[in-house]
Amino acid sequence: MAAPRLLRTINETRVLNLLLERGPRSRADIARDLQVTRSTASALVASLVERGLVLETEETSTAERIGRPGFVVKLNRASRTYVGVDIAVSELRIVALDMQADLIASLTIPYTDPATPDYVVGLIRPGVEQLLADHGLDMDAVEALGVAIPGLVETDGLIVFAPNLNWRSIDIKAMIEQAFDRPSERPLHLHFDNDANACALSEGYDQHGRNAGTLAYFLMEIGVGLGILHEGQVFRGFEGVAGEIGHGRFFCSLGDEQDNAATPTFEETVGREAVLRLCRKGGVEASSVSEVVALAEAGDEGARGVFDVWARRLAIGVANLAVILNPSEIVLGGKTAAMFSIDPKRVHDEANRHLRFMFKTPTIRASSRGVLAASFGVAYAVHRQRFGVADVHGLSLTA
Amino acid sequence: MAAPRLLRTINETRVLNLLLERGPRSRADIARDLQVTRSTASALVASLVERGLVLETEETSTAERIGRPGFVVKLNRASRTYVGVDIAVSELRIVALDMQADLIASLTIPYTDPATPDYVVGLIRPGVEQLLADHGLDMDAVEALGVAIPGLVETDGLIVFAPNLNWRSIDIKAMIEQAFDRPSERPLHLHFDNDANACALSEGYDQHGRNAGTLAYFLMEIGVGLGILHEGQVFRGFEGVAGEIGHGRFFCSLGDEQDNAATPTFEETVGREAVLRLCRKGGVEASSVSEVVALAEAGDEGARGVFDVWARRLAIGVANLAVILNPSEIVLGGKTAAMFSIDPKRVHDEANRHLRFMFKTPTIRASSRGVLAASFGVAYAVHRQRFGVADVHGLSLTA
DNA sequence: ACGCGTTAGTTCGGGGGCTGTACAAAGCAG
DNA sequence: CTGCTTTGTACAGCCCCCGAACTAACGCGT
Repeated sequence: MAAPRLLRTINETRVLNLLLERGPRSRADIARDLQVTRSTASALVASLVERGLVLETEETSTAERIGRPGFVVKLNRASRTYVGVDIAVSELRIVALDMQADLIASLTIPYTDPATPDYVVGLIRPGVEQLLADHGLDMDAVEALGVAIPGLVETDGLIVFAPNLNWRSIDIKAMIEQAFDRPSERPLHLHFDNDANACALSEGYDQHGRNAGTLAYFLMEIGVGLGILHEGQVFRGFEGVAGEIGHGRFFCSLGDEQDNAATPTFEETVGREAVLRLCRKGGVEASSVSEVVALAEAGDEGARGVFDVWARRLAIGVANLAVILNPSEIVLGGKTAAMFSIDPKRVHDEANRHLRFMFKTPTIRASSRGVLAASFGVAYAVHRQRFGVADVHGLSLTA
Repeated sequence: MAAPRLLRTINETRVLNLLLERGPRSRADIARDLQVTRSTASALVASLVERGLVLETEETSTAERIGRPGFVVKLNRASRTYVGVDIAVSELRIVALDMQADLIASLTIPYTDPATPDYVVGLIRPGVEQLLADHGLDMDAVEALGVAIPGLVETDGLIVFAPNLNWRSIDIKAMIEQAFDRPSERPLHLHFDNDANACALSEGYDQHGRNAGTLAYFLMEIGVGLGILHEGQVFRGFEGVAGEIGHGRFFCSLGDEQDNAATPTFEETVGREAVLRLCRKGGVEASSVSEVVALAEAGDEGARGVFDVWARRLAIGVANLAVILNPSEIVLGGKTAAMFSIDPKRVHDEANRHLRFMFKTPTIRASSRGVLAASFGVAYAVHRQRFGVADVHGLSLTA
């Protein structure tokens, strides 16, 4: 069989996506939007109502149309909860989204012990349960959980290497499955992703719709990670190692004798250590990026000079990325990215000097979700996965 | 309606794709492979046979299986023809593919007049007709035509700017439609793409199957273009300008005073002019890339030195691309890429010096289709488009 | 107030298309 | 030759969409 009820599944999913992306509406509107008859739209809504995913309201459609108004149906936001967990270097960040992918709760748990896999994974289930309990949510409504990892992780849950946690070859999926021990009839769907990819997804989230453009997210903490979104999908490359722009070399010498493998990488020129090194060199008394930002904003000349060099270097990386990927937006997130806010226009101008040949240069902006970007993004990823008709006998339907 | 016969269309397409990707087989095999019943497989084959797309053979399945052997069915290769046209700077290159995307004919037409849009487009229909006639093919079997352009072109046929042809804002789709004036019942489906993207697609073509990896194609002629393939799809970026790595700046200075917008671009360091400049500087008597290659292969020390510098520079671009995209393969094509063949290992080694942190570095190799890469790629693109159930009411099925 | 046109939602018959069972045909093994 | 296995077809059953018909609800003009 081509899936027991393939056509039905496709059409129900189309209804859900329509309500998600374009808002509540009447059955007749659904019929028009999906190009099905009103009878079919009614039948689809009826079975979704029966499954509890959709609610019929008393409200009639407000449209200024002639004729009998319809009864508006909408997503039952409380019927499903999607959880995202970001395993950061010093704390666990958990968010819960409702069926509309709206943020309903978040919780941050600092590590009090060394961040071993067992310790950190042990925090997840209690943390999720506490978060849900605090907001009157039920664990039963959680059908999927996403996990963001600061390192190389396969989407099915094998952490290959997470340098800042010093984790290697950890089968985190098995650990989490064991912690939650769900019955196999109603499994907890798990998804794993790199933190920069998750951050990129969090920005791609756009008014309950899919962002169809191309977006790049620089996650600047100690190092520099990069998440790439193309047509709403994460660009992973071969083996999922795409986005290692931190290892790019943009400061090579044209001289024949120079050993360019010894030239500094992008990360070594704009990462946290590079900023602090510039401070020491310029006599700026700062031991963290936020201090540099505070000094620069207070008008400190030295800190301002550090920013200028940093901005010029960053702009080269941004421009090189822009010529290769042509993203519509480049988003800067992470603690070191706070430097950007000192003078956004400066970074823009520097980058644009390298992009004069382009018709439209990308906009460069700060992350809109701050510290929760990764956990939100990975929760959003599972939300989207569960909403599409994924993988029906090899057919990849995402409507 | 969700397409008049959506399920049927999906399943017929699945049969066609199965026969394309995994070869001829019996109805019973089809049923197993597609997870449908034998009755359904029979019905699907029957309607495809009726439409002339599939042939039933006398041959029984050779499998060493017990029981009654089945009758093998296969694609009717001659039933459809897909044409690709590459508008190069000095000549038109045309290829024809059969229903299996196998190359059946090609033709190159040098321009004898200045390459104005009218002149060049005027060559297309006669060229295609001659090519088909020479190989006993019928224009009626051509259902789609793809066109590759050396410049920025929208996939629906507006050439924004093609610098080496000096074409701007040309609605080439309208011109070609007019030249072929097909009846609207049986339109000629047209597709347009950048030449580097088309080249990338030609390499992604892999044994009648979709190449699911990530591949980057450097098209090195006068400048350097780049085509990116991700999961078998062309990566276009926002506004289709992705792949302008030629404008990347990898030779910047860390010094605070330097104006990096004045540093040479990647194209200016490894493009044709750069090679010739290195020759002049090194006292190598060569006025074309092929002469440099010939000299180097004949053991000329100076030419060898030019190659060394070129290889070192190219490796930096290759490595920077590799860290951002993590492609499984990087393919070098175009006339200037002939330099690569002087010593492929050298380029590999140079690039890998920058990629020591990676588990698996990409393989770097020369283009496998030479001068026909772009025309083949764009023909392959239309073949794939016509084979999938594309865009059924917003459902994007590619199975 | 009252019809009338228009739109919403439901009901029901029709048909396309997949499933599952049944059966004849065609090979192989003993 | 007999039994076993597999192939391809036929037919009944069911799912699900469509289209037509019908009732309900609202605005507007008279």
